[in-house]
Amino acid sequence: MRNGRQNGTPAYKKIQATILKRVDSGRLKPGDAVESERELAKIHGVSLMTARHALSALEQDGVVQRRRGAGTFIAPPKIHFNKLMGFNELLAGRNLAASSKVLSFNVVTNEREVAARLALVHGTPLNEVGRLRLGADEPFALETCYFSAEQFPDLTRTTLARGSLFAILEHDYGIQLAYADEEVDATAADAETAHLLQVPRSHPLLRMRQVLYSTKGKATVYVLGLYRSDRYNLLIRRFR
Amino acid sequence: MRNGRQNGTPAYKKIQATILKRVDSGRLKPGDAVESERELAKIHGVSLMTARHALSALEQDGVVQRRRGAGTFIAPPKIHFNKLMGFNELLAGRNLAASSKVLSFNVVTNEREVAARLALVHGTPLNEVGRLRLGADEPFALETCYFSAEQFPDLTRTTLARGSLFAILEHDYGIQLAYADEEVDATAADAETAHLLQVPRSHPLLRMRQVLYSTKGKATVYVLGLYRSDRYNLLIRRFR
DNA sequence: AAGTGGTCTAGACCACGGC
DNA sequence: CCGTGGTCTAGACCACTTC
Repeated sequence: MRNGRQNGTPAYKKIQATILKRVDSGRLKPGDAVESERELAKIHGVSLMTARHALSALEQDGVVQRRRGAGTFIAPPKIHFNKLMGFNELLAGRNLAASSKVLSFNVVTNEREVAARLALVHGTPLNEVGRLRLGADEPFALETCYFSAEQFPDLTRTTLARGSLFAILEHDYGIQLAYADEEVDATAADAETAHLLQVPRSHPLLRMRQVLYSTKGKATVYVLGLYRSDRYNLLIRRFR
Repeated sequence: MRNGRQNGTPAYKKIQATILKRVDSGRLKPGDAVESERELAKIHGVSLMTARHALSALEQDGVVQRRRGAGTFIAPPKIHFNKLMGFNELLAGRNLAASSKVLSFNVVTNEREVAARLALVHGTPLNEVGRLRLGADEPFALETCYFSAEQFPDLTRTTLARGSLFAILEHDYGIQLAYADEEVDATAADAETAHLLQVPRSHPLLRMRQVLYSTKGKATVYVLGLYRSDRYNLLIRRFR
């Protein structure tokens, strides 16, 4: 029997698309039943195995839940836990206007610890960018990020002032970030930090050291962040 | 063609078992090739789709990686990030001897915030257990945990002094924990906390509020923890 | 060119759920 | 009971990788 697919899209993906469209448009809500395997097979003129594949894969993606003897139902909305987000994204999620002020932009060669975390030989020139992060014009955090000066030659102070580092990496350099390893502890504000963040000296701050990895698994950026814990806290979901 | 399976185990699971056994025993190492779909089908006397199902499901579980045109290979060992661990487990991973001292054990009815987080009506009696957590006999953390007094009637002070809360919940009450939502920020030690943790007053501490959920999705335990950030820090992996 | 995984067919029987 | 998802067959063609 001939395939019948006009373009290059597999039949099972087309079936998924018809379901996903209804979910996105709100016509299908969590708990609603989806057509059964047999119905989908008949509607789309495919075999049972193909309709089944479409539903099974959607279940793997967390879009639907299948119950033997009962049917296939839209899954509860999936919440993104432990999602790696840039500062702008983060504040956008809280409906706050994010802005940044570049405080410093230097080339450093003597940050042994940072170079090691980025898997670079000691002495490799690194761009060091200090930024004050503001939400609704109130200071939120102080972030210092490091990345190879050679790998990102045109990343200047003005470029960084414009937009988010995440966006610049992804659009200007074609580097997609995949994940970040983070180390979190608490520390006390020193005089300069206290002044910049407008908190009393010795005020407790959340300190986060991040190594951002690209989709190719390469350590790309190191970020040291100090966060006002009255304005920012970390939400994590951990699994057993 | 008849099915041929003697017992209730599906053929595809048997095929998976033969592969998993070799992985566990070390005969198959990461990067090693697994038999192709066609080989597996011939060996086990099943159809191609069944052999394929066995491999596809193993790929979903992260055991193997499949590359079109190349073959199926054992995946690199998966590392458990963001793994929910009790204090004892945590320190065991760092080769430190964990111990605990129960500081208080009360029944409280007036913790509106906690009751809400556990999805209980305000006024429900809660056991409140304060524990000092030690690693190698040095104070690490101060943890106060809350759980329904009615749901865990026999959980006494002495029971808790014996072992880990995780173990007690799982073995004595048959409650498997599935995940925890955590909220992390920084705070300064008050006089009592400073004394117990043996740090100066106003010393920065990592504060973590955890809601532990059972496999049935029920909020079961609430934990408020204060951690000496010189001895303990949080390691997280976040994904894009 | 040979082998691999990716998609697909047109059926089948089974186990389970809800009515 | 009937409809659901779960497993399975014995093939087929395609797209891709490796040699």
